[in-house]
Amino acid sequence: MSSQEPPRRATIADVAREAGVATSTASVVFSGKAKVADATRERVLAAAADLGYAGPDPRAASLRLGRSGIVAVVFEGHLRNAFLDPVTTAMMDGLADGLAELSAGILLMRDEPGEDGPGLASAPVDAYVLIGWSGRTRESVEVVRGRGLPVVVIEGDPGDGTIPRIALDNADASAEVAQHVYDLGHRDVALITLTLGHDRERAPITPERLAAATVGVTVDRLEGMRRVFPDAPAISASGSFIDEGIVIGRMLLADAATRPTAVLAQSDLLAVGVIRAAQELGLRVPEDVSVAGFDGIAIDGLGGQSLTTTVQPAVEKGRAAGEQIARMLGGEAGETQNLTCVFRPGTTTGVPPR
Amino acid sequence: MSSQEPPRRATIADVAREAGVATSTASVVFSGKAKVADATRERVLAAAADLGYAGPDPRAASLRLGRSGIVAVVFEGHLRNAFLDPVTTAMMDGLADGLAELSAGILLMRDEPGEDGPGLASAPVDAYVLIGWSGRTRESVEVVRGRGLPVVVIEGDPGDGTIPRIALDNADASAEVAQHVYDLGHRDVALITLTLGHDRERAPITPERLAAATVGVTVDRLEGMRRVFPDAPAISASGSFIDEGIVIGRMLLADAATRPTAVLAQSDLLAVGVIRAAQELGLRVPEDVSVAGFDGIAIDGLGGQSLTTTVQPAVEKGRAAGEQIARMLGGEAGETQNLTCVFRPGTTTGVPPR
DNA sequence: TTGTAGGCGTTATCAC
DNA sequence: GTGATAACGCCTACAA
Repeated sequence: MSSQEPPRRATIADVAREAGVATSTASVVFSGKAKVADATRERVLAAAADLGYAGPDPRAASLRLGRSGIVAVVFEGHLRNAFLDPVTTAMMDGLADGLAELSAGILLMRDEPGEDGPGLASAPVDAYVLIGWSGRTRESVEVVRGRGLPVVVIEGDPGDGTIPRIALDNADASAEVAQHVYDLGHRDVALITLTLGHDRERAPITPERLAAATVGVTVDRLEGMRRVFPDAPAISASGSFIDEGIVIGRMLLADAATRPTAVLAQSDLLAVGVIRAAQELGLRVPEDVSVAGFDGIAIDGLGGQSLTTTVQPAVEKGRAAGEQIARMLGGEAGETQNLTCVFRPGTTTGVPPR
Repeated sequence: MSSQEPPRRATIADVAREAGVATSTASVVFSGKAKVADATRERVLAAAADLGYAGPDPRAASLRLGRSGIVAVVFEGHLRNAFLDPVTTAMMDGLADGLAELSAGILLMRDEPGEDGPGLASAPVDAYVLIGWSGRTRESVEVVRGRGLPVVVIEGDPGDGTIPRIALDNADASAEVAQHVYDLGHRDVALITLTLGHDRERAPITPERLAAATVGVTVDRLEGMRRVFPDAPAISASGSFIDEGIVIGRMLLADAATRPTAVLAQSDLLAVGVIRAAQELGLRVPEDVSVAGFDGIAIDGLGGQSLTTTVQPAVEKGRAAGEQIARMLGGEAGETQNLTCVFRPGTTTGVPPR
């Protein structure tokens, strides 16, 4: 008595037929968008159960409705960063919050320069949040704008001014940290920056490299630092990791003759690495060398010390983006938000050694 | 000369008409699935540019193709956990990896018991990964299975055995840690578990509560611990955080008369919290009290100590799930994977005080 | 290589 | 309260 396995899943039309009602009626039973007689509803539900119908196909619904309930969050490079960098995870946390009222899902996407695959434009999403620390974002912006969907850029360069963005006072905040160190008396300072561009090269920063830099955050923070220390040598890190800070810290601190009295890093992770390197070399912080960071993330492992840094509103950044997306999907215009960092003096900076 | 703003976006049919070709031709130009004369392609592209057509609408394409290129990752409770818990972030990292070959996007979703909103079933996805530490997952499984899409469960109870799952040897690994502590001579041991159920209650574990527990991981790890210490008192944490460990640590260690000689925690974060609490109370670890954890995540801030724990393959868990999804989308059957933890002795456990 | 036609599964509109 | 019908925008046999 066994028949062929049904070749396709039941559709709402099948359910309607089985229940002896119109498809529109069956549809309404599932969407609840109109009143249906109890008896009718029962029959439809029974038919659905019978046929193993699990409710409307979201793909069809999203075509019909023009909405998918999904917001894309676009990272450049590997998605690892989305989960491994504490500033980013905090931001995502805030974004999830800001998006909560939409009960929209968050689609993680990457925008890798090399690949041409399906790409950003092929995802059925209702809006885009571009997380961009690089000029790459500019290009993505064009791709995405063409779709006519809401876009918000977090710390990226949106090209023209028509796209709302969530920005940070990177330059000012960096200058404030630098000024603190200057005021302590330091004049011989080394700077460690985030990556300059997609190459992620660890190398001294030259005017040429700086001119070719594509990561706005890095450039802005460096600009702030150089307001106070115009001639300080700078080196770009290959990424924001403690280990990278250790490597660069060793380079900077190993030779007593060329050792700076203070190191300013563009991230807390790098700063912590430098402190580790100093400890390795038997140097005391801040007696022998002062170290300051940027971000204000919670870092354990400083042995009771607190890092001098500036605290960026990472969670707030995400929440603000989410809120703007929600506004734009509601038909209002999105607004650019300028968020500010708060300087937080710690115990890792002090007067320079005599 | 200004005309009304066009009421709707251009479609591929508009482009085809404008270019003077058939829609199928225009479609092929964008999909690249067939050869098109260069001249024709040019004309189509020009027409598209003219009309501001940014390529096929993914919503329509996914209906037509039956695929959206999206894999849903379902968490129970707040998405915060996806970003703030180190074990989970590592797992997500692995998942992104395992899914990379599909070049599928990852849709973060939550499955909150309370809410009935759009819900899991309303997302246009091709497959589901259920991250479940609770019995809640069981229910989600049913919802999702009805869709007839591939499903993989990570550390959850899949109900019947037909769903591939990624599992850990939680009981055995816990027993191994416990045995290590037993072998050191400890007999007076306190246990700290993860949450027992959705209530997230911090409270002593009674047989009744244990019987009602829904989080399989917690139950399994406790079972392993009790193989070695059948009568050890246990308390459930409200979550896996350092701060929670501190709170519970204070409770357990404050009174010298009732203080255990060792504390076994079901997560490293809880264990670190206990160590902090011990330090606060002026107790030395491991001289006055031994502490062990579970997970093997990298934790700074132990002041040079290394936590005795068991290392779970968090990244591998995610990667395995991604690979199974990829297989299933390829038409093959998914397979359950049993992963194992590796015991890692550290310096936070030692012989009990006399 | 290009054109035609049908349908993917749903929901909104509008009569009844 | 219920039913018929027309899109939503695209892709892909199939025919020319």
